[in-house]
Amino acid sequence: MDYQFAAIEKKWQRFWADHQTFKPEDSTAKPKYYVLDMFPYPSGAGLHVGHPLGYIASDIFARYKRLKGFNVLHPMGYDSFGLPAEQYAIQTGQHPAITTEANIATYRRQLDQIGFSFDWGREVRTSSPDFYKWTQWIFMQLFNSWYNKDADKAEAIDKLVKHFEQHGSAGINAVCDEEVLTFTADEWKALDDRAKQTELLKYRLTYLRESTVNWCAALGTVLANDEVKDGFSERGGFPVEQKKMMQWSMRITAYAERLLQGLDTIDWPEPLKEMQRNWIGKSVGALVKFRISDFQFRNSDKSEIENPKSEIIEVFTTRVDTIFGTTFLVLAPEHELVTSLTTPEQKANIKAYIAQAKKKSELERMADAKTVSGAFTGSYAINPVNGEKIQIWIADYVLAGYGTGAVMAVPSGDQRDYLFAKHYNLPIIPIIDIQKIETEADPTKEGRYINSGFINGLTYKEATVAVIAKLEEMGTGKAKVNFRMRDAIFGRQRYWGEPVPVYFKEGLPYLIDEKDLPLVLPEVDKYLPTESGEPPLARASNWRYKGTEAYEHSTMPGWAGSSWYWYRYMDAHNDSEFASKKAIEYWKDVDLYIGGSEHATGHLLYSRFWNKFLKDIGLVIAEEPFKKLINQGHIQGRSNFVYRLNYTLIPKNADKFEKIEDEVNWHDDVIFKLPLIFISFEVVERIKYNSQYRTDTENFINNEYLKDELNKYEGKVLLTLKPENIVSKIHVDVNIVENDVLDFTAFTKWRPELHNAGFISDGGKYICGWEIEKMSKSKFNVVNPDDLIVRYGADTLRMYEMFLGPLEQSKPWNTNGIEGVFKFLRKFWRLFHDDAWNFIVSGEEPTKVELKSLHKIIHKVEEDVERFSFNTSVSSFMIAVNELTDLKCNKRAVLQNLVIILSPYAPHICEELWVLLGNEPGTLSLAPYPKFNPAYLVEDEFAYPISINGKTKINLNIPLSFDLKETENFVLAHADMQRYLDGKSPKKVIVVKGRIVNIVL
RNA sequence: GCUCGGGUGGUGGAACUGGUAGACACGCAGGACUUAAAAUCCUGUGCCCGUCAAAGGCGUGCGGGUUCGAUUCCCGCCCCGAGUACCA
Repeated sequence: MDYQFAAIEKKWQRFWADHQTFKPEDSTAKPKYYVLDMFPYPSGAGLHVGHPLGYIASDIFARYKRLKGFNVLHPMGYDSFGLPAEQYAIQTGQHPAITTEANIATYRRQLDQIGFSFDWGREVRTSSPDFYKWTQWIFMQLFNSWYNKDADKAEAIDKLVKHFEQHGSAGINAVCDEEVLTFTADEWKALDDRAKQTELLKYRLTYLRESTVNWCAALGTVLANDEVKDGFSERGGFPVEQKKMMQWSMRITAYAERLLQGLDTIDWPEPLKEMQRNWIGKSVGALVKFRISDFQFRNSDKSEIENPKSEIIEVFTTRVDTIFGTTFLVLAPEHELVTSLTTPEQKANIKAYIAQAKKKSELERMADAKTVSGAFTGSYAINPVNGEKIQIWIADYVLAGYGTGAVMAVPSGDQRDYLFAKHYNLPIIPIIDIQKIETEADPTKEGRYINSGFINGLTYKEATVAVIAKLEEMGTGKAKVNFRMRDAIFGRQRYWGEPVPVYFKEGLPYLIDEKDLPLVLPEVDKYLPTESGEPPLARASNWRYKGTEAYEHSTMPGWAGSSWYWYRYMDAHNDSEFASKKAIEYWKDVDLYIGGSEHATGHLLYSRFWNKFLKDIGLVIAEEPFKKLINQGHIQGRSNFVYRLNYTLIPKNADKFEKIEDEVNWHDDVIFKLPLIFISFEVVERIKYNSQYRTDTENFINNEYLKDELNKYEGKVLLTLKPENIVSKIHVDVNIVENDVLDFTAFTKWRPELHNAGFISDGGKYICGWEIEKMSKSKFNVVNPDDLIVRYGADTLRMYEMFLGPLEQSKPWNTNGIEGVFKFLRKFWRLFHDDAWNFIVSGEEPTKVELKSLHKIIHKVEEDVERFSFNTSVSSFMIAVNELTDLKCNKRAVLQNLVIILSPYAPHICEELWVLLGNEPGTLSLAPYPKFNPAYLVEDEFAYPISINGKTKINLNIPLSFDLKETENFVLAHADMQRYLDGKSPKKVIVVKGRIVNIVL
C-alpha cells in the first residue's frame, strides 16, 4: 500500500488511547523523567500552527526518553480560568463554564490529532472544583504562615503566637508590615481576639492591606504589574489608573533573596534568568539618617506637633562612599515630611509643584524623563559625616515607592543629581581624584577619595566599609539591601476565578473550615460588578459562610492555579491531599519545562515562590520546581498580499485629463460594475515608476482587457497619476496561496463577489507580496494545523514544525517547505516497499556502507535531541533516507533501528512499519534505543582539503594511517600540487590529522 | 539609556570546542516519463569574469586586529528584535 497517512494516524491514535500506552509505570525501577508543557488557556479561536511548536518538541523529548529507558511523566491540562470567557459571559450571559467546556473540547480534538504522547488520565483544569479545592487549600496554608528571617523559611503562625505568649514581640525577626506593635507577653495576652488577629495579619504570608493598585475601569478589575504595559492593560489595551483598595497580597518579598539565589542552581536560558534578576532588583547599599536643621513643624496640625513623626530624613543609597559629595537632599513629592518641612515662603511653590506632579500620568512622567523639575522646601538637613548644612528639595525623579522615597544627591557621581544641580545652581563637589565632571557626572569607582574627610586617600572598597562602620558607630546609618520587587496583589474583582476561602467577621478575615473546601463558585445573575462597585460575587444571593458571615467577594488572580499545577499531575485524582507524599517523593520536580518567555516575571516567578513555600512547610521536596527550562520561539504570521490597480474612468474622447476629482460623480456608479484588476508582485514597482510600462498597461486594459465593458460605458481607463496611489495592498488569505502563487479558483471561492476580477502578471502566475506580521484573523495569515493534517498528516506537520529552524528562535510561519518533509516521509515508506507497494524487507546482513549510514544517524540524533536541536536531526534523517534509497537498502537490521530512532518525530508511520516488521503492536514506544557503535564510522582514508595560504585549492585522498610527516610528503609530492608550488619550497606546512593541510608559500 | 538575543544565497536554515562556508529543504531553470495532469526521477543553481570547459577573483552587516587558517576569538561601529526603565 501507498503511504496512507490519514488511516494510519487515526488507527494509532485510537490504539494509544485505548491501551493507555503513555501512562507511566507505578513501579519505580526505572529512573523517572518529568516533561512538562506550559498548559494552555483554551481560547475560543482554537489552536493555530504556532501553539503546538513547544508541545511537539516536548513530545519528541518525552518519547525519546522512554526509548532511553526512563519512566516518563508527560501530562497535559488547561489553565481554564481567565478573562476572555468572562468577557464573553458579560456580553452573552452564557456561563463561562459552558464556553470553557466547549473550547476545551476543540483544543482536545486538535491536540489529539497531532499524536502527542500525553497521559490524559492525569488531565487537570484549574477551573474545576476538584482542582481549585487545593488552590484554596494552599492559600490557607499561606494565611497560616509567617516568614522567620532567622530560620530563613516560612513557619506556622501558631509558632509565632506561642512566641508572643511567652516572650512578646521581642526576639522576632520576621518579614512583615512596617508598622507592627512592640509588646510584652503579658500585653499580648491582654489583647482581645480582634486586636490579636489584626496584629497577626501583619505577619501572614497572604494578608489584606490597603494597596495602590492598577485599576482598569474598562475591565472592572485590578491588574498585576506584569499585566500592565505602558499604562494600558496588556489584554484589551484599556487605560489603567492608580487606585487605593483593600487587597489580598502575597508576601513574595520574603523570598526575594532565595528567588535570586535559586537562579544560579537551575538550567534556564540566561536571558530569562536575567529578566527575573532585574525584576527582583536587588541593590546593596545603606540607609543613612540626615537630621533636619531647626525642625519646627511648620504645618499647624496639632497632633503632629505633639507626636512628631520624625526629625530625621532617611535615605537609601548604593554609593554610601560618596556621602561627602552630598550637596542636597531630594524627597519624592508624596513623601510624608514634605508638608512639615515646607517654610511659609516656599509653601505656594511646593503646593504648585505637587499639584503638577500629581496630574502627570505615569506615561507623561516617563516621556518627561529628560526635563528637570523640582522645588525647594526652604528647610535644611545636616550631613552626618561632616556637619554640612544642605538644602532639602522635592522632585518627581525620586519615587515614593522605592527605598525610603528620599535620596542624598551627589551631583558629581549621579547624572540625574548632576542635571538637577546644574539646573538649580546647587554645588557640585568632586570626591574622587580622577573624576571628570566638567560636562556630566562621573560615577567611577576607580581612584582615591578627595574632599572626603576621614576617607580621603582610600579606595572604593575601603571607603564603603569605613563609612558604614562610622555611621553605625554614630547610630545614624547601617548597611541595607533593597529590592525592587513588591508584594504581589492576589485578588481580582472578577467572577471567573477561584473564590478566596475567607469570610469576614467584624471586618476581619477568617479562614473557612478545611472540611468546607472546595468553596464553590456561586451562581450569579450577571457577571458584572454591582451598582455599588462590588465584585460580581456580591450578586450571589444567600452566599454566606454558615448562612451568616459574608465571604470575600474578590476571586484569585489568573496565576493562582498555575503556581502549583505540576504537582497535581503527579497524583491527579487524590481527594484527600493535593498530591500524595509517595507521588511527590517519586516525581519530585519537573526535569524539562517548555514554554514561552512571556511568563518570565509572572507565572515562572510565582511558581518558584509557591514551590519554596510548600517546601518550607514540608509538603514538597525540591527547592526549585523546574530544573531545566526551554523557551520556544514565537511563530509569527506571514501575510500575503494582492495589489489592486487603482484606476479611474474618463470619457472615451478625453485626451488630457488632470483633475480626476471633477469626474468622480460621473464614474462612481459605473466603476464598481467593472471588474477589479490585480497586478502581480513583480510588476508593482515597474508600474509605479516606469511610465512607459504604465502607458502600455493602460492601452492593454483599454483595448483588450476590458474592451467590451468600456465600450458599453463609453469610457476609458486612466491609471491614477500619483505613483504611490496606483496600487492598493490588500491582505489575501494565505491558505489560498502556495509558494506565493495565488490559486485563482480558490480565490473566487474565497471572494465569490470578485469572480470576474482580472489578474495581470508576467508569466501567467500571479505572485503575491508578503510581509511578517502578528498571526491574526484580520490579517488572513492564520494557518490552522487541522488543514495541514488533512493534507499532509500529523507526522509531516510534526517534522515540519521542527524543520522550520531552531526551537528557541522566533520565526515566521511559512508553509512553503512542507512538501519537502512530506516527500521525505513517502521516501521513507518506500524503503520498505517495492514498486507495486508490496511490503518487502530482507533479512540479509547489511553492508559496511549501510551500517555506516545507520550509525551516523543513531549518533547524530542522540546528540541533537540532547541539545534540543531538532531541526538538524530532521535534516539528518533526510540524509540517511537519501543514502539508503541510493543503496537500495531494505534490510531489516538497518530499517528496524531507523524506525525506532525516527519514532519520536513521526510516531504514527513508525508504529505502522514497526508492526509490518512483525513486532507486537504498541511496543515501539518502549523499545530500546539502538546502541551507537563508533567502529562503523571509522574511515581508512580522508579527502583532505589542501589549502595554499588558507585558501582551499584541491582535495586529496590520503590514508589516515599516515602520520603528519608522511601526509605532508604525500601532498608535496603529488602531481596536482606542482602547479601551485611552482618550483618554490613552502615556508611552512600545517597538517591537522583528519581535517586539513595548509601550505604557506 | 541599560540588559539580553541576532545579522550567512532568491527563501528557511547548516557549519558541534578556530580547520573544505552554504549541509538539508524550499524556490527557480532545464530535462525524462505521460495523450494530459498529478506523482516520480535526473541535471544545474552564492556572486562576478569567462562561448562550453578549465582557470581566476569576490564572498558570512561594516572597519580593523590576532592566527598558517576566522561565520567562529579580540577591539570599534552600524542595523534588527526582545525585555526594562528617573530603582538613588
